[in-house]
Amino acid sequence: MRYSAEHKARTHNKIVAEAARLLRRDGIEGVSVAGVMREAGLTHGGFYAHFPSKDAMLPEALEAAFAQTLARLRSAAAAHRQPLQQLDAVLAAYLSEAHRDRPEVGCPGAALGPELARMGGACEARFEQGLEDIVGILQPMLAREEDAREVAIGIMSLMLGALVAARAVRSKPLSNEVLRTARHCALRLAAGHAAPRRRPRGAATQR
Amino acid sequence: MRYSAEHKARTHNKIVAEAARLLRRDGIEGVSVAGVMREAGLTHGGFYAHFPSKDAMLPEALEAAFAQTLARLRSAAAAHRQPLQQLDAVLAAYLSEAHRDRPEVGCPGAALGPELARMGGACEARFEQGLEDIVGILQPMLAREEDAREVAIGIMSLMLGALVAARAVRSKPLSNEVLRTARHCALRLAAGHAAPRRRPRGAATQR
DNA sequence: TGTACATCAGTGAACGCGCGTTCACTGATGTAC
DNA sequence: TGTACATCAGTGAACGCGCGTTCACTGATGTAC
Repeated sequence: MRYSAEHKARTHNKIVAEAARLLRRDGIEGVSVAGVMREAGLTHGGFYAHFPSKDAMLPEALEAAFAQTLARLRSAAAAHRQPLQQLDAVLAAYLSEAHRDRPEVGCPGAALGPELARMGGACEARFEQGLEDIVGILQPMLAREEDAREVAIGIMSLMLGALVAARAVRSKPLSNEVLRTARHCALRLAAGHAAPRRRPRGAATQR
Repeated sequence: MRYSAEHKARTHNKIVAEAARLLRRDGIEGVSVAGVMREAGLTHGGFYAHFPSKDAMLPEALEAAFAQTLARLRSAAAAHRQPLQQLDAVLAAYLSEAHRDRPEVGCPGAALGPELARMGGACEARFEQGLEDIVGILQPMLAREEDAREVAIGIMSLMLGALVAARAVRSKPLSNEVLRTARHCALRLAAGHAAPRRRPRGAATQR
């Protein structure tokens, strides 16, 4: 069954894509080589024509997962021109019920967080880079340049923590409250405006 | 080797304590029955005199881990009388370098987060309860009663996300920046004061 | 253009290994007399 | 108080199982002539 280089690349990408999906759904330990290959429509032995080991594949799958999430955040921002509207769009995308309910296609940082930090090596490095990438997306949306990076780091942390927390809360209304509240808090950090009025929803007044 | 009921209880607690430690260090899948028993100074077979299965022990270990963290946060708060000083003490404890560097004795939410959400059942329920407990600690420290719970949820999410992020960042200075920034942001959310002046460090002015 | 050959992605049985769990056994200690 | 017995926490060999990985093999397709 010799195939063209293009066919091999397509198979390779299919394996990586399925791994990226299962990884976020089941965790790093929850993913097996056989499971990934089954999902990709192949048998387990063929895996080693593409990767020297399971561990060697993980960073690639993680890369694909982060790329997917970052692309989504960037496209959410691209729909707007005003920085604080862009920020709110990013928050709405990240802190959405859809994102909470479908971790398998969402942010790997929120789906795998501590596991990645424990892995060390390329996985941890990619996690760190992913967090930096999110900060890099947020930073230009923040008005006060002198502390934009600080606020971006705060908002990124808030997004990450809120999504993890929202996924842990079984009650839908309560979980939604976590998502909504985090979004409000992030906007307040960004706007840097005065004491919280009653329900600062849509508090996206620039400066 | 028949022992008193008190001896059995002590052994039981020792097993749970070691499990709670290894759980946070290595993750749920990273912990083995044999490993826990070895750390407790016993052999693996004896485990089943205390628990019907590994899964049955996990919620108990998680409970112990949360109790340890919550006690530490409460005692940090108890050293102060002013609400915003209490809040800052809790933030300082949670977002400390010591907490970041020793996950095995720290918050299980930050050490295991997404894994717990994936477990379902008693583990997920205990995770949810742990988050509620943290919110319950923070809430009375917040001045404006009408949105204290919302702000507490935001700060809890920020704490959780920042600790996970700080652990993923290998560069010490950068990691410290994440911790410091999250603390500043949390205080700003709590104080609800005006636009960020240059470096709102120690911005704990009440109301 | 047609033919023989080499390639190598993919197959599936087999491997060693660590895991959770079981079980026959041990022996120090609580209890009944 | 002393003695015989029952208990059961703890031991360690053994189990089946799923895992990552290996390997002899297959056969469709690219390449050399």
